[in-house]
Amino acid sequence: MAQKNRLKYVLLGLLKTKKQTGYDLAKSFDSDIGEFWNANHSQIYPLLKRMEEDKLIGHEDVTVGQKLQKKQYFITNKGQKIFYAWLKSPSDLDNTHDEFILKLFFIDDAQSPLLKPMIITQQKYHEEKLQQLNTQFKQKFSTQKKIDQNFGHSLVLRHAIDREQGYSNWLTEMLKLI
Amino acid sequence: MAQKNRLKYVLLGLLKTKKQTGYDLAKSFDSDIGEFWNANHSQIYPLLKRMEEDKLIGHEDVTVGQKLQKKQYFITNKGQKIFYAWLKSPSDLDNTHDEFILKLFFIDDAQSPLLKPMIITQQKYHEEKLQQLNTQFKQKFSTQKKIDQNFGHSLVLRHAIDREQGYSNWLTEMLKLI
DNA sequence: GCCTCCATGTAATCCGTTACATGATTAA
DNA sequence: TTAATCATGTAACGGATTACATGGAGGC
Repeated sequence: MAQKNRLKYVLLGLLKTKKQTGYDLAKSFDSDIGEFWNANHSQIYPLLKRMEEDKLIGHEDVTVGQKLQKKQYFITNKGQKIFYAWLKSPSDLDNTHDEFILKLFFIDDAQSPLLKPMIITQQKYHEEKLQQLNTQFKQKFSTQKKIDQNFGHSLVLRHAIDREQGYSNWLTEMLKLI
Repeated sequence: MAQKNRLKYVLLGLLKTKKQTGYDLAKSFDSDIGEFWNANHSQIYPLLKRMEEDKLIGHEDVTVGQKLQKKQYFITNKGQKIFYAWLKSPSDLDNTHDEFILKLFFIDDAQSPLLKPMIITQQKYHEEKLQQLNTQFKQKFSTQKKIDQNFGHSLVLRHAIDREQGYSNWLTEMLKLI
């Protein structure tokens, strides 16, 4: 055994809402869920095949135009079951792999000339991100109804915004310290 | 090519301070740096060997007791060079893999009975973590001198505390919402 | 006709985890 | 003497990234 294969549950979660092709699923990671999870099509297609062998999902072939065959995947009862079992199971937390933090750890000297430029670069990045997330929230959750119907998604996006804000504040504090 | 191999830089960073065995390096991840990076000895030993082939590090054999041979690794000039080059290079940020957040994303309904127990479990975890980090900070950085001599480390630990505090606050807010 | 996007796959490679395996030293 | 810790390795496997590869649909 090795690793977790949480991607399996992500795909089941996405298929829970509507049937989709592998291509559609892959696209979800470019927007939406991409904020906190990622996967490429080269990982998704083989996994879908294995999941179908395990009867967690099924597919129907759909013909588009003259020749193009696409596979509409859907979740099975068994798939639903293991998805909800996962939801209820305890969550373990990977440690974050933030390269900036890692570098910072190795700067022993408060007077190091490396510090300031590092912080400023990072700050720029996180401020852009923050703006982008705020825009996203306004677009996706413009009404209370939209929030109520995608409650978890809204909470998660709110969390991402909080996190970025916290990160920004911390960087600002650091600049004052040096 | 695949992936980043940042572990290489972590090991160089640790060896920059003092020469150490693979065993010592592996132990660093249990305390100290373990807060935001991890590695097992089974990954470390082969990597050290490769790094030595690349002349980033060297080692001297030390005999302990009658028979035990251990390898004291040290960083070379070349190793120092590529370490500082890495420090100065732009940092890219992996997206966090937080399983709780992932699950939350899939809870569409604000009235779902799953929500409350999930949040409470998570809250317990993060509050423990917060306490633990606070204790750690007090132990490691009891004087200003200690902070000044391990400035980056203190900033990073401060950040971890902020992050946990933010997470806790967010969870508390969520409980009010449901 | 051409470019963009849709759509599906495989191969190579590396990273990271778990498990297997062995033996020495040291302190209770 | 025995248990915990020090010390070093390999093997198997699964996850994730990058690159290679192919072809159809639809709009301009």
